[in-house]
Amino acid sequence: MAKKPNPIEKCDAEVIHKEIVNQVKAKMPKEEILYDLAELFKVFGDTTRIKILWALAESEMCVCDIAALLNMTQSAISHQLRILKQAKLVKNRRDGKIVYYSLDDDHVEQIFGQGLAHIYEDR
Amino acid sequence: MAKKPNPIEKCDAEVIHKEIVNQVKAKMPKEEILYDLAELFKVFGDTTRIKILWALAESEMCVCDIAALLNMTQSAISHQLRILKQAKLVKNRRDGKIVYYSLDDDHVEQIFGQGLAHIYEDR
DNA sequence: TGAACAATTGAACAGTTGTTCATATATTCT
DNA sequence: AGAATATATGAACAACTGTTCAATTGTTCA
Repeated sequence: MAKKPNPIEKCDAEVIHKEIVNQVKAKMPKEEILYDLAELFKVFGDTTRIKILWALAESEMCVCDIAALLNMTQSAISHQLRILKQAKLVKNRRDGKIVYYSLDDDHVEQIFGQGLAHIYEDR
Repeated sequence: MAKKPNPIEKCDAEVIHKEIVNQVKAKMPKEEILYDLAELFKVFGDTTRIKILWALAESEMCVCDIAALLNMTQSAISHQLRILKQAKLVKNRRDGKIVYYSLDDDHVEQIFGQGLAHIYEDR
């Protein structure tokens, strides 16, 4: 997590592989893109949020419903929904006192599918 | 992070939506699957690891090369490679003193693709 | 064998994260 | 207006994470 500039250590192999390393470097996406990508996956990297997304893939639900479904407090769910909304993965609409949340992205289910494929591959 | 059983708060809407909630509950994958899925995405949720995977998608590389490429210490890279290997995302082979790492999964690039699609969608 | 190189490992530390608790906001109903 | 319901929010705390540093392992070469 600590983001500090680090000294590189000298390494003989580095000299030998210099050309390949430079080629790879040239093909790497911009720092900003890779950062955003990591931020997105960070959102997926929590069991509670995964469960929420999976539930919303099935049906629109209110905060209170999700809390009951996952057996967690409304507050905890609300905090996580805020993170999901910031990541533009869910959207919401208000109907009276109740706020309904739903998926706001077509890629979520495909990303989950690929993730599952990886998990199931190992056996 | 603290994983404790939490009390549910009472909620009138929950009663109204009970049927839907139960249906969604019935369709949810097993706890274990969702946990593994979150664990996998957690691995993707770090800039350093994303960069390593992206680099290895381009070419096999040794620890020292990756360290030079990302301007980080060999130790830091080695720690991250261990995590990637545990997640079965990379594999390695030793040639003398040098250990070469490469991708060990077909889904990585597709998952990244979907992730990028989501990021680029927002504008 | 010993020196040098490449990589790994464990402990420690700062920074981050998710839940809880208390409180605030928003809406409805009487 | 006040009471009740539904959600949101901020502070605080424990648990977790990524990097650094120091030490270790494994390999090659003189």
